[in-house]
Amino acid sequence: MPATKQNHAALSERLKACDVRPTAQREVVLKVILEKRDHPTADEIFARVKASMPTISLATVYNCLDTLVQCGLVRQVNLERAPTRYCPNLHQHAHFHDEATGQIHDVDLPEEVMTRLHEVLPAGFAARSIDLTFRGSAKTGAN
Amino acid sequence: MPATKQNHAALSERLKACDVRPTAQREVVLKVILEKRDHPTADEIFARVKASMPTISLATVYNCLDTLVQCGLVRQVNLERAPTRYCPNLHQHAHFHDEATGQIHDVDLPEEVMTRLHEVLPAGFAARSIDLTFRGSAKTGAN
DNA sequence: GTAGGAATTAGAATTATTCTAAATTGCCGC
DNA sequence: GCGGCAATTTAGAATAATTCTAATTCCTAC
Repeated sequence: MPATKQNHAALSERLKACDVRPTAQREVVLKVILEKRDHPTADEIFARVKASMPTISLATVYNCLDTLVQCGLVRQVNLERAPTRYCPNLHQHAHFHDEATGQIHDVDLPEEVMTRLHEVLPAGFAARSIDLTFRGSAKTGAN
Repeated sequence: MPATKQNHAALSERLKACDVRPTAQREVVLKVILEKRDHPTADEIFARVKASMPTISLATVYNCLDTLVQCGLVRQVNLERAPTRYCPNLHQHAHFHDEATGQIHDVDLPEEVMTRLHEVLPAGFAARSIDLTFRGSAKTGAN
């Protein structure tokens, strides 16, 4: 995986590029999300962030996540009504929810499929975004 | 719309066919969902049901909805983390969420598209179900 | 009709998230 | 480098959809 560099300077730059103040909290939250891309919930992110910043509050984690989502550095992933998860994969992609393990996998979406999906809409409907989630089971070791 | 008959006998039959006891509450909840197919939330269903059965409790509405979902007479529709909505359209279909009005429209999915979607999955992944939601705006009067 | 398990009920409990108001911090121009 | 001030953080309270609990009521098989 060609992971983006996650040092202080790089994180700070990414935040500034989005016109948000590069606070220590935002940097750590973003770092944690980039480091372990297992679609964590806010609570999980809170726990991971506390390792390096024990004084951070849950409200701040929520605030930071909102900011990161607003400026497009992170995507929200909602499955059913389970707690919202966060995903640093900004490419167009779908999600596969493994019902056996609870794991979520990213699934690449070819442009041609996206095009075909938009064509499914009746006249008068214009989609700005498409959410696609598969539910099933994966062979262990897949992906 | 070739609406299914919604009298007591018909509703009762549908419930019995699913091996669930045809209680008055279940019949009314199902009737309300079949009558106005605007993807109501549990609260909205509760309000509508109270018109003909003022003594029903919200917990019962939730219980009935769970039962109807279990036996496949009704589908749950979750958009983001908004309150769950309920849909009596059992055919394979996607949803279009009109961000301007909040309305949800059913969108038919050709078999060929479903097939293509399944092919998008990498080896080792098998989807049991697919959730597809469009988000955008519809010309007024569309659908 | 009656027994017994299933369904209903009101209200309390849960849980993810948002709100509030006060304290702190980053950043601009000097 | 420093003061001012808006943006951010914080702890805890508040919210809202849903689930749980335990008691009552209701179907259905006998």
